[in-house]
Amino acid sequence: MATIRSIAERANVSIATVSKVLNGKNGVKEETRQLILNVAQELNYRPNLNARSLKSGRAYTIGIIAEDITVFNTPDIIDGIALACDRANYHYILANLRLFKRFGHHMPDEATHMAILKDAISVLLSRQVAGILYVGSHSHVVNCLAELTEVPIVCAYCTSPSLTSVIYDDEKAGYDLTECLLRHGDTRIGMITGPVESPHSTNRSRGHMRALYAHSVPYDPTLTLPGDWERDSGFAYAKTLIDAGVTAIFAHNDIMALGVLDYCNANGIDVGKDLRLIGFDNRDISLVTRPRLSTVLPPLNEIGQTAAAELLRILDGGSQEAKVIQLSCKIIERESTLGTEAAL
Amino acid sequence: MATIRSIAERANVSIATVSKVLNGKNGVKEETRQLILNVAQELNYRPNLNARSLKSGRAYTIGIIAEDITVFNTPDIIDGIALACDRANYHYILANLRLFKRFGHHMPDEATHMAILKDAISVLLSRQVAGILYVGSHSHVVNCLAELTEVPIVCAYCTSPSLTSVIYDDEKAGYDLTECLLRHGDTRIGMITGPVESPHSTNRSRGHMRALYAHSVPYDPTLTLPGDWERDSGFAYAKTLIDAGVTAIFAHNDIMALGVLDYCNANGIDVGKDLRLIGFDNRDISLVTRPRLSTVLPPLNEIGQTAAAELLRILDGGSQEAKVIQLSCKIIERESTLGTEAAL
DNA sequence: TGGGCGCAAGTAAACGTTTACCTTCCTGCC
DNA sequence: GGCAGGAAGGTAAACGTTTACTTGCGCCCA
Repeated sequence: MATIRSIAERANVSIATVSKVLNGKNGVKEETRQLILNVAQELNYRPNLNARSLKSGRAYTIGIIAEDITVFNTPDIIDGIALACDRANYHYILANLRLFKRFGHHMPDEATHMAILKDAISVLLSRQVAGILYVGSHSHVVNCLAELTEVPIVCAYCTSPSLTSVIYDDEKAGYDLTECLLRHGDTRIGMITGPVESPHSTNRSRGHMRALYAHSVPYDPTLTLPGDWERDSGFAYAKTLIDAGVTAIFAHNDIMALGVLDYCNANGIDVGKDLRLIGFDNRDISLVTRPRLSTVLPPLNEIGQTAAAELLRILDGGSQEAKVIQLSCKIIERESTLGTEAAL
Repeated sequence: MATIRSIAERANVSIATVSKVLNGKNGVKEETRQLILNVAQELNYRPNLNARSLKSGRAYTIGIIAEDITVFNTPDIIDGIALACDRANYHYILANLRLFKRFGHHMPDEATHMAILKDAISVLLSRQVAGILYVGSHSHVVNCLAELTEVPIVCAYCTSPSLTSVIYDDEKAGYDLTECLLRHGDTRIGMITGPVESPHSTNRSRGHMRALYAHSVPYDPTLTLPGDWERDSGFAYAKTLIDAGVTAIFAHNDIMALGVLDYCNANGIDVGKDLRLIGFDNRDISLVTRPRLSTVLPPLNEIGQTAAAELLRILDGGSQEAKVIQLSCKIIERESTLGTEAAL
């Protein structure tokens, strides 16, 4: 491997001069500069980033901790982070916690989660990362560790009281989507939420209620039912809600919306005409259903980009004050709200 | 940050002794060893991996180059790699080429691809990775670069003449799946392949023909039609094949199978009874269709694990001889081949 | 003419480790 | 008593950089 020293020898200059050229500092004659660049090229020189980071203390590297890279929304967020890093000439090191792969949907107890996270942070800090991005939805644990960690942490896709976080705006999504249904003429709107303790659902519901209030439509709490994110709960509650006379259903994720669709298809209810249905997440499946499912697209890539930009800003000396940045979702209407003819 | 030196001072020993303890070498009294470990713990010491790698030349780090982390099968492969690395106490650095995000399905010309790849390799080598794992399906370019790169490269999910590669066995999948259909009693089997230049399709077709031959069923080439991986081509060819009297269709991916399903649903053909249909990839959507789609599950995680294990073996001094490791897919039968009642 | 200045280049120390080699000291044996 | 040998620990160089400081030199202006 070519080093700065071998270049210096070949070009008959000192290593300091080579270093200056390679780092774009001035104080070197153009002629010498060209000579050194040529020699470097010739020797196929590549700086040893480890050595550079060791000496200078600056590594231009951040760590990404992902709860589980195989969970459907994670890759897009990471892609956004990668994009922002590329733009800023930063590198990133990924640590994959494999939480879902290891524990399934039942997250491990807090102590285990904490231990796993601690390990990951340890490795990243050993690699001298300047900051950490946490990607996932279980942020409470991160919060506990934030004080112990000597580098700034930013959360993507979850919030944490003491950390800057970038998430999408659930309340606004709930509001917008409800307005959208109201425009369709629906006034009895059923909602199948996630588990009651999910802040996603709480916020979406709040937006829903605010929109109803803003349009002077009464809110009927019996039309809001707590699902468990799974298909069956959508199926089961579809009956309850339809029997209660709703003309539209907002399922808090696409999977439960699928369950609603199952029920309707099995009972001859024409979704898009007799009933409007909208899901959440814009998963692959939403394009495949019959009718195609209207849904809400969270700005995953932008969340990644923004979180990374925010971390880099802090690393650049910007204010560390914790804040929550909320990005807007996009409502994607398809046949399940527009009707079959209209959408084609 | 605590260093080996600060530990040495606090424990009143030399840095060499501390290093010995931290690296588990012997020649240190148990008493001293404990003292040092305690002090290290107390100071919350974390070794500086950059310094370690600089001095020792060993970084225990590999690089992963992924064509695009947002493509549906990539995260699982990377997860497998991460698992293998964790087990072997190796670290990995991810480089995401963002190829599909940037260029869509039309890959960039070879020169551009090469330039992007070269950049990524450069960065990884700068970080002193001991080896590289290439994850993606466009391997010809990697091959060109293999000689220029001073570290071993292993391909996951694609093959390259001069490199060790880990892929799934398309031919076997085609064979097994055809046998499965033959067992159902189908003798006229239609096939909608990918584009003719796709080796995936070529190999699956070969397996298909071999299975027919092995069971003395004549192969009718007019029943094999070249699709383009997209839904519409499945829809279009479904008509052709069904008119030609097939009783089963093997679409070379789930998306095209979806198109077939569209056609059948629109024309009152009972898939699972009048016609058996099987896709490929086990994408999320295959669980959602009506009827649920039978498909083939490629061993993505295992491919990642195996590729990583293979690279680590080479790094450990094992033979560098290029070989192709083929792992078996799993056939997942659902309603589209079993019929609606049987599968429930 | 000479002092001062600024440019170009070089010197050497340092970053946090690892490691080859050296020193001490103790034990045991002839 | 002398000495080999081994255990426990220390010394210092090196890895590939960056960087503060120094040197040398030509030029300008008083």
